[in-house]
Amino acid sequence: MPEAPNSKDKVGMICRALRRAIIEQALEPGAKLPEDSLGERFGVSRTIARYALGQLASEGLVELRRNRIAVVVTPSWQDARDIFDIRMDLERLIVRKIAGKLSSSQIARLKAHVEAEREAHDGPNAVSIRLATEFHIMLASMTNSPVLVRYVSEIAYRCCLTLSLFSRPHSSECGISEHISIIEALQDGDANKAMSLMHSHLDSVANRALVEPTPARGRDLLDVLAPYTEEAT
Amino acid sequence: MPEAPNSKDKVGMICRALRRAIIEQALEPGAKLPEDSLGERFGVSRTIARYALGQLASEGLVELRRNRIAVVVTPSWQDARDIFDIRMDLERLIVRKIAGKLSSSQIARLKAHVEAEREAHDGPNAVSIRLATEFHIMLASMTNSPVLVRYVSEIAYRCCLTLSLFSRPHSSECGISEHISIIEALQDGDANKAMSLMHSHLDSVANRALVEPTPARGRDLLDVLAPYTEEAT
DNA sequence: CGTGCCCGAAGTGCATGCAATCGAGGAGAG
DNA sequence: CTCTCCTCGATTGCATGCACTTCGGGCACG
Repeated sequence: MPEAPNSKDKVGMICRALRRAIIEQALEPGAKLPEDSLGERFGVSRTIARYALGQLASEGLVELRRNRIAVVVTPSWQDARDIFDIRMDLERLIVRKIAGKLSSSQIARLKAHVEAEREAHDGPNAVSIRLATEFHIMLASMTNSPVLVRYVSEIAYRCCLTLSLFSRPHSSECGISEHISIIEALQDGDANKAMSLMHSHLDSVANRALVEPTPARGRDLLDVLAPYTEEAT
Repeated sequence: MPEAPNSKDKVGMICRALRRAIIEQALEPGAKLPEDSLGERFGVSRTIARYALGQLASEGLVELRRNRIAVVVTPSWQDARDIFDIRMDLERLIVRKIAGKLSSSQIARLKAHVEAEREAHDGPNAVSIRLATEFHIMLASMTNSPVLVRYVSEIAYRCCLTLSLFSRPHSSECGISEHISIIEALQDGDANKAMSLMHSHLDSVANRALVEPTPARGRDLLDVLAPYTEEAT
């Protein structure tokens, strides 16, 4: 566990809070994160806020620019592709590792989580996204491999960022039923089925999200103008 | 690029230096890293040293204990297994991505690197290990996927730690010829061959390294005693 | 000779202060 | 009216200071 889990750790508190804000899209890509404001908001000094930002930066969630205000990262389309690629591999590895090895209480916890997802389905979209993400992290944590948990967490968070950037009408994309199928395959110990289910699950999420750079509505004014830019002759 | 590459970044300097010291086994697992000493050594204040340690901790290279001196992590045998598992997957992903897509200058750089490995083969073992590790990182960087680079770097560094812990007579394990075969397969665009070569390459490294916890000579007295610990009735 | 306690030294946790840097907005020239 | 330059507030970069915690050794005691 790279990051202190104990509750009296100020830095950990801030990181968790910010991660959650990002995952629920309360903080959109590009949002500014001044050290003072953060410190004030969380009742700590700038030193601590700064440190927390450093941690988040190392997770690829915020971007630190020298002498400039830190911002929530704005993943490029290429970044998004890469991240989904790796996610695919890692999550396949996860299901391969845990298929047929889950205790009944673990299965129960997974099912309870999916139930929570279903209940939240009509609620605010942000909550749905968070729960769907947490499902995958929960899966990862059942491998008992801290490294896997860390990487999948990071990647899942960054996928949320991507989602909030590229897939506007995030049409309740959670795929709750897919989560259920995966649980069942895992319970049956059918690793191959679980892997292919996970594969198609992620694939559908990715495809719904990554609909090509949607030339208009490009992030940056410069990007938008790029195609129109022709040198005067 | 999660960590500032520009040379005037104090934190980056410290991190790079420490990573290198770890990879070359100048800093063994368990080595203490007091903030003051680090600060003094690098000509910065404790604040910066502390920040750097935080970054290294997020990479899983050092362990931060509250109110205690930070130390270089001592991976457990289980950690080592997990890490090699993930490494296997990620490196297979890498060769799949770059097989047949390398420019001739990239191939040349790879070959030059292996040549350097061969030259260093008789030199200090630490250098061999570093070069072998850098070869894999170089491969990763050719995917142009910052995330992959980051993860493989982290994992490769941690493998070095593991090596220095479990494989005592690190018998010039570099496997230079295997690196060459991999390059050739990549050049030919034979993704499958490259993947299986990489697989067996890593497998042999892992097997040479992970020779089971060698029950005697257990790291910690507490670990040795653990199986004998039964609560009094 | 082994065991438990206590205290000084060492080290961390965190806030604050000051210098350096960035950038937004206004003044002035064209 | 527009463009450029310059200044000042906002913000970061970093060192230092102080309180608190832990460590390790000496001393009394069994």
